Amino acid sequence: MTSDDGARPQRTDRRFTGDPTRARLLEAALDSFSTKGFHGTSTRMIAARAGLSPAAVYVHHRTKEEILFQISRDGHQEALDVVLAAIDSEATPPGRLRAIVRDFATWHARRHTLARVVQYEMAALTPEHADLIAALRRHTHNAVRGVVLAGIERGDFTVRDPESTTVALLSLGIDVARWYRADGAWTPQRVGEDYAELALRLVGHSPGASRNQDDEASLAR
Amino acid sequence: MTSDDGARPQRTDRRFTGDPTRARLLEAALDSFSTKGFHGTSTRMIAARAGLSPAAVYVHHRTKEEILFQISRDGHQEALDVVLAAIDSEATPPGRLRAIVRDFATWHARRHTLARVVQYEMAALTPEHADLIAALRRHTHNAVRGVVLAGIERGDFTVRDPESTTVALLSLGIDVARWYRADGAWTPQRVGEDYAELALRLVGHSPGASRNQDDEASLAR
DNA sequence: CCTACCGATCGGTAGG
DNA sequence: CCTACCGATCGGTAGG
Repeated sequence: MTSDDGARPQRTDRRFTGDPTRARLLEAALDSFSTKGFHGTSTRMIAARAGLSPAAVYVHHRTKEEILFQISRDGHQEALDVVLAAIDSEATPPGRLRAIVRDFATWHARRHTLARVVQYEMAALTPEHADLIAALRRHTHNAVRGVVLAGIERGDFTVRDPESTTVALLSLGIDVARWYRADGAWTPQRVGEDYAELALRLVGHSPGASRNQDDEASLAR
Repeated sequence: MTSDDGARPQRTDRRFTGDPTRARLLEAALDSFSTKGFHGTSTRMIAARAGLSPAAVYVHHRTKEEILFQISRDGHQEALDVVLAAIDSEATPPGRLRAIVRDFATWHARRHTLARVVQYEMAALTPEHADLIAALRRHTHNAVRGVVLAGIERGDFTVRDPESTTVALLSLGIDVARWYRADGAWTPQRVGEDYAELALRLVGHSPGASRNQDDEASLAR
């Protein structure tokens, strides 16, 4: 075992930075948006959960929607960063796809509170904010599709339709936000490992069947 | 071509039955719940969309939550019926799994308005209603898991973990409700066919590799 | 199935 | 960052 892999305990999640009171309000809003939804959450509930008066919300944020936007943008950026870092961590399409799906699914489990707001509260954004979020989502989608296409090009993957396969790969991770429970039997890492295996099956990758020998290095663990 | 398969045009979806005014209210509620969510929908919006006065909602329904429950229960029952009918339509685990995922994904695309309420508005139900819905969901889950386990038993499927594989198979269909757009490039049938192929990959089914020759009958199309 | 209305709560602001 | 308050809207009901 190396010193910094595998069985390390749950790392501290990166939370909202900057002014602590502002961060407490964002945390309170995140918790409530995640379980009750944006429209099921009042600004008074957010304030109360942060231990402040109802009006304190408007000291730090102009509107309730702007709070949602901050949370959604940060969350989308985190998810995108996870995918880009996974791609950078490996050299071949099979290695990259495995890392993407493992880390994307793990992120949706570990950060399921945030991920639920990210994936299921987009309809409450203003059109302008929705456009900014949509750009981040396209970036993530295109990054995954690029790896799928590269794997097909190299003969690593056997895929009938790259578009529906890309959607399916993303769906596996995204839907984790819906069903994952912190008190359930599965750790985020376990979900990630299982889903990474399933991802390689989805793209028809059988180790040793590709044209490129250097795949094996990225598959060894 | 046989007379009643394949290219038949979109069939008329089964809608709410019984009293027409009541059905109009349920349709109006469904449309609004689907795009704005339960908490983002007022009873006045429902009434207006049905062409009635605000109080008319309470002629046919006791509370707003009861409207959601009716829609959610009917929708969950439809989805369960789709899965059970798919199982009945085939004799072998590979045939059954293909039919399940094809029809489950097709249903989530064709009925994406209803499916969004079914999959994403459960948190707004009363605890009693949530329990009834949970039983329908367990029934669906267990039916799919049974086919996965039967396929493993027969040697048709090679699966590392039946539980996470079952969750993944259901996730593929459920997440269709989130991303499917009626004005997009894909027909519900196309989504279903693509996803059925992916499902057999997920369970490690390679035609001809199983111990049972009669699989081929269910795979021929 | 309608008009008219109930108390409660909403997002947001004035003023300090 | 608080108290106090604004008009608007909410789910639901009385009475016909």
